[in-house]
Amino acid sequence: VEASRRPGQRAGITRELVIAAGRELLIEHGAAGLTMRAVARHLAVAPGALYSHVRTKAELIDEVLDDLLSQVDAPDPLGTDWRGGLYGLMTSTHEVLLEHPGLVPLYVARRGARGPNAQRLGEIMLALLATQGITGTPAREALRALLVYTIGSAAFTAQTPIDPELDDAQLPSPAELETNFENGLRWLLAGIASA
Amino acid sequence: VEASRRPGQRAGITRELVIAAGRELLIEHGAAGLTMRAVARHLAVAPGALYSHVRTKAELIDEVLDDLLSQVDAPDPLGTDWRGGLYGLMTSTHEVLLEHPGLVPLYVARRGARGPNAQRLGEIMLALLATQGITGTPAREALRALLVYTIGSAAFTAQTPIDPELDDAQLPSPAELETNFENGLRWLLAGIASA
DNA sequence: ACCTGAACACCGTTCAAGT
DNA sequence: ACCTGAACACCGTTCAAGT
Repeated sequence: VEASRRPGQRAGITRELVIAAGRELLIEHGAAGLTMRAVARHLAVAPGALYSHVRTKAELIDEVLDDLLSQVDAPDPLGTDWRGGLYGLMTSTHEVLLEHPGLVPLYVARRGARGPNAQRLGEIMLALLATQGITGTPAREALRALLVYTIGSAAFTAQTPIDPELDDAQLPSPAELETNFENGLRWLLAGIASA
Repeated sequence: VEASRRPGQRAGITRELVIAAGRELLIEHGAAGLTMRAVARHLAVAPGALYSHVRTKAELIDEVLDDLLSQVDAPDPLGTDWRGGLYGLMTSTHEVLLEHPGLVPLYVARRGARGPNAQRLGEIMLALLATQGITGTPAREALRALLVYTIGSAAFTAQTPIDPELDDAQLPSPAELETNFENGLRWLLAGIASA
C-alpha cells in the first residue's frame, strides 16, 4: 500500500476497482470510513488519481448504494399476490439495509438510490400495485410512502451506537424493532389497499 | 469578526451563545455549514474556545435539534380526540422540519432528538394513545412508527437540491409531497386504531 | 475557568507536469 | 488518457501557556 510510481507511470486503476474499494471501506468502517483519500490509500494511488475514474465523491457513493440493492430479493410481480409481494420486497430491502448499517444514513442523505437496481425494484413495485388496479398518482404515492417508511425505519433501527454515553440498556431489541417495522408496514399496506 | 485578544483575556462566550450561533449557521447554510470553526468565526473566538462550553460537535447538534422542536404545535391530550391530536402533532412536526430542510438529515443521523422538547412531545403522544387504551409495548411501537415515518418523510420531501445534474423537472411538487405525507399518516393511524 | 496559539491528523478537489 | 506531487482551502479536537 505504497505509492512507488513516478509521474507518468500508470497504476492500472479502473472505475470498477474504485467502486469496489469504496464498498469495502463503507461496509467495514461505515460512512465515516468512506473518504476519497482512504480509497486512494487502499488502491495505493495518489488521491487525485481517483478523479480520472469518478467525477465526485457523491458519484462514488451513489454507485455503491445502488450496487447493494442487487442483493434485494425481488418477487415476480405475476407470481404472488400484490400485498405479499410488496411485503416481501420491503422486508427484504429492510434486511439488506440492516446488514449494512453504515450505509443507511447515506441512503437517507442521498434520498435513496437512483441507479439501475433501484429503478428495477421501483418498476416491480409499480407492477405489483398495478395488478390491484393502482396506477398513476396513487401508485407513485403508495411507492413513496413505502420507501420512506422502509428506509426511515432502517435508519432508526440500525444499531450502530450513536454515542457511548447513551444508555442503550432500555433500547428495544433487534427482534422487537423488526416486528415493529413489520407492523407499520402492514398498516401502510392495509391503508393502500383501502385507498 | 476578528480575534483581537491575547491569551488570558476572556471573550465573554457562553454555552447559550455557542448554541445560538450553531442554530443560525445551520438554518442559514445547512448541515454542511455547521462546523465548529465556523461557529468560532461567528463568535470571533479561536476554535478551541468552544470546547470550554460544549463537549463535542455532536452535543452542539443535539442541542440545536431539540431547540427547534419547541416550535411544534402540540395539542392538549385531553382537548382533542386521540387521532386528530396525533394527526395534528405529526403534521406540525413535519411542517417545522420542512421549514428547516438543512437540519433534517441531522435528525436522521442522530435518530431524532433526545432533549426536553423531544421528551415532552413523546409524552403527549403516549398520553393521546392512552386515551384509546393503547399503552405499553403497542404504544411504543405506534410512537416509533409515527416518528420514523414523519422524520423519514421530511428527509425525502426536503427540496434541497442534492445534485444540480438531477432533473428535478419530474419531481413531485411540494403540495403533492405534502398530501402524500398526509395520506401515509392516515394509513398509519388507521392501522394503529385497528391494532 | 476561560481563552489563545499552535499543533495534530485529517478532509475533497484541482492542476501543472510527466509519460 | 492516466497518474504524481503539490497545493488550496478546509475539517474536529487537544493542549500548553497565559490571565
